[in-house]
This record gives sequence, structure tokens and C-alpha cells, in this order.
Amino acid sequence: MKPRTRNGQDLLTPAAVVDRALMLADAEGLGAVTIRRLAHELDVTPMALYWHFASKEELLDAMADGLLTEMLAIAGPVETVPAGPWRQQLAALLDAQCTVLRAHPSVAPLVWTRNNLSDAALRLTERMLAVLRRAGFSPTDATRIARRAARMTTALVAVRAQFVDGDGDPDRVRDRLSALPIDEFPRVVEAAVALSGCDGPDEHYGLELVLAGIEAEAARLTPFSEPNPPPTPDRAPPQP
Amino acid sequence: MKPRTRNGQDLLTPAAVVDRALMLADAEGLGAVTIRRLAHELDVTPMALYWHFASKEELLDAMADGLLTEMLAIAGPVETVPAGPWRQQLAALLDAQCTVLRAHPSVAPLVWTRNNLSDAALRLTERMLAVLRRAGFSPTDATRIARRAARMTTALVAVRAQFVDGDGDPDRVRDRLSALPIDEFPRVVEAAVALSGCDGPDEHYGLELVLAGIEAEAARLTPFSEPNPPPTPDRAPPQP
DNA sequence: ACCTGAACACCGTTCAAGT
DNA sequence: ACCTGAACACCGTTCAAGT
Repeated sequence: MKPRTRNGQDLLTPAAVVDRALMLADAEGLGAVTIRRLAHELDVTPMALYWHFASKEELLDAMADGLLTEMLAIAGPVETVPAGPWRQQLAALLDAQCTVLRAHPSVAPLVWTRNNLSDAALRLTERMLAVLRRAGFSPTDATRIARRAARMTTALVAVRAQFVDGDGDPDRVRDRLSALPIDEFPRVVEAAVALSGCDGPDEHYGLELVLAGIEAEAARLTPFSEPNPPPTPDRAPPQP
Repeated sequence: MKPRTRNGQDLLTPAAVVDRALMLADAEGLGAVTIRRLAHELDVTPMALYWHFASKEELLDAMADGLLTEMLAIAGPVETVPAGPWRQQLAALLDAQCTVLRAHPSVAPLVWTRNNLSDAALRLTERMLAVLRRAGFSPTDATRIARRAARMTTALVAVRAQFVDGDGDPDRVRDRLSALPIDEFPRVVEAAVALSGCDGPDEHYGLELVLAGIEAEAARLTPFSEPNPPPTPDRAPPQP
């Protein structure tokens, strides 16, 4: 099935390069994704990659788009969106994004930061907007919220991925915090244990925070409150 | 006032290096902050910097800490924290962070991603925790929320800073979006104008979203609701 | 069409040496 | 104590050349 050249060598395809790049990023971080390193991994000259990608930037774009495509696969086709309350639909969409991002944490910073007019990006945007419009938001507000929600989700994962802990093991950190002057840092000392622990896999917690914010926004903007949103017709202006 | 060596040359100090590095980052992005470039800017050999910083990583840490120090200066001493409702106090703290981050957007990704046990970091943490504890959160919850809030704030600015727009001017983007098949992308087409505009300086909007989320969390966790939080004594367990 | 080879202007960092 | 100089193993990218 793979294309082969006459001397038995596998041909290089953009998709194969992106796959390899994602694997490299997952294994050793985005910093390891280097034109030269990647070429070596693919048994090819560095400059070979420049036939398929105009620049490294373009390769990074393709990697980001790879994640968007994965998200789309998880989210399923448009018709898949269940008829439940919009909060759940929104949560499901954000959860799908979160799942993919967590699988490729070092690539997360690249997602939704380049402007994505790719097919996958547009389809994901369409789904987000559909849910928010159904929730009663105007196109403008839906856009702002969709953008915020998507970026916040990536940020939640990305920030955690970029985290480097310089000061070694948690026990030493806790001890240092506990030893602080209690009159100057009463709250820090009190929370030394919590502060020294890494915060666990709770992007979920962060997502809930974002969702709660959106819900509060929704309550402020729309006259009704869930459940049973009024019958907002698909394209016509709101009810008379 | 500046230290000088006998041949009339300014002596290199860590603070001077960090200042210069921040200026460089603000002017040309974090990517321009290079040991060699920075050394050139300071009229010094690249290796001179290695006397003051063990590695580039350590220099980046120092830059991040520079921002934390600026935040602390804006936030003022602990006693400055007004007696108002905790939402406002929290908003003020996050606003201060946002202000500083917006002044150095390209450095934002570095803030709160290395573990900060520096003086500035600890003092900022103390303030955050104090506000959240007064709001009725337990030390553990206060820690989680403080972390989330701080990271989200930096993420809001950082993601925007990392944004690279590849597809040129907004008009062309809008046209492309409007030209999409309307049966496949009804919501995108509908929101073409909103989607093609860059989203303006509304980290403020994002902050409100975060705050709304925290308030919702607070309402869920504490039996009372603002204003007039119960007299939570400073260190003793909650009221009988 | 697809890939190689040599070359250029950059990186961070080490190690020995100067003052 | 504070800085220089030469060197090493890396970068992304261009340009001419091979098949």
C-alpha cells in the first residue's frame, strides 16, 4: 500500500513526516523536533524535508492540524451531537479536545495559536458554534466564547506541559515552605502540603471552571435559564 | 551608583542582564533572547554571561521572576489589600498580574511554569491564598484555585502572544469563511465577520470568565453566600 | 518529481586561559 | 572575581547538483 520508489526505499510523504514528528514530540518533547533530527529518524537528508514542507513553521502547523484531526475523529460527525442540554454537549466537545491534547502535551501550545482554516479546524469550530448558538448566544458572543473555551482548554494542558520543576522533590519543597516565617507567610505555611504537591491530572477541574464561567455568562446574556432552551430556529432571527 | 571596573567599563550584574533580556524579548520576541545576542547587546563575550547564570534556563527563570517582582510592586504590600468583598480583591490581584503580563507578552509563558519559590512568588501566593481563605475556601481548595487562576491568567496572555497569523489579512479570511458551503458550515458562515476579526484586547473578558468560574465554585463549596463572609479566624478551625 | 551535498550564519556550552 | 578565545556539537535554510 505504501508508495515505493524503484530502489525499494519507502517514499517520504508529508503524513509520514508529521506522524514521526508527533511521535518524537511525545517521546522527547517539542524541543527534540528538529529538522535534522527528524530527517535522521526518517533515514533521509535534512533537506529532503524541505521538499514537502516549505519551512519548519509549516511542519509545526501540520503537527497542530494533526491534533485537530484527531479531535474531530473523537467528536464524531455533526449528526453525532446528542440532543441533550447544551452544557453537556459543550463539555463533551471540550473533553474531546482535552483528551487529545493530553495525549500530546508538548504539542498543545501549537493548537489554536496559528489561525486554523484547515478542514479539521473549521469543522470543530462549526460544532462549537452550533452548540453555543443553540444555547442562545449571538454569533458574536458564540465566537468569543468558543475561542476562549478552545484556547483555555489548550492552555490548561499546555501550561502544565511547559512546567519544569527545578527544585527537585516535593518533600524538600514542603519542608522549605513549612519553614517560612509564619507571621509573614501564614497562608503559605498553612497550605504547604497542598502547595508542594503537583496538582494531579485535574485539567478536568480547570475545564469545570471554564464551563462554570460560560454558564454564568449564559445566564447573564439570555432571558431564559436551562433546561429546555426555547426553539431557536436554525438561521432565522430569535423568536418574535 | 553603578559599579565600575578600573578601566571605566560598566560591570555586568545579573539584574542588568535580566533587564536587557526583558527589553529584547519585548522588542523582538522571546526567540530573540539568545545568549550570544544578549552578550552582543551588552558589549560582552557570550561566555561572560555564564559567570552570572549557570545556563540559559537559569536566565529564563530570572526573567520570569522579574515579572513576578513587577506584579508584586503593583499589588502593593499585604496591608494594602482593601477590606472589600473577596471577589474584588481577587479580581484586583489577577488584574495586576494581567497588566504586567500584557507588558511582556512573550515572557508570559515562562511565568508560573517553573516552580517558584522565590521571594516574589511566595509573597504573591500568600496574597492569593489570603483572599481565597477569607472567601471560605479550605487551604487545599484555595491552593488549587489560586494555581488555576494564576495559570489561566498567564495562559490568557501567553496564548495570545504565541498566536501567529499565517493567512494574512482579516478581509481575505472573512471572504474565505463566507464562501464556505453553507449547508456544511452554517454557523461558521454566519459568524464569518466575528471569526475573522482578531479578538481584541479582551483578556479582561477571559478574566471575567475565570472569576465567574471561581465564584460558582465558591457558591458550591461554602454554605453562605456573599457579602459579609463569616468571621473566619486567621488560623483556627472554622466556627463551631 | 524527489532527494543529496556542501556551505552559511546561527545556536548553547565546555574548558583553558587571561587580568 | 570576572571576563576572553578557541573549540565542539548542534541548529534552520539556501543553492546547485544529482537521478
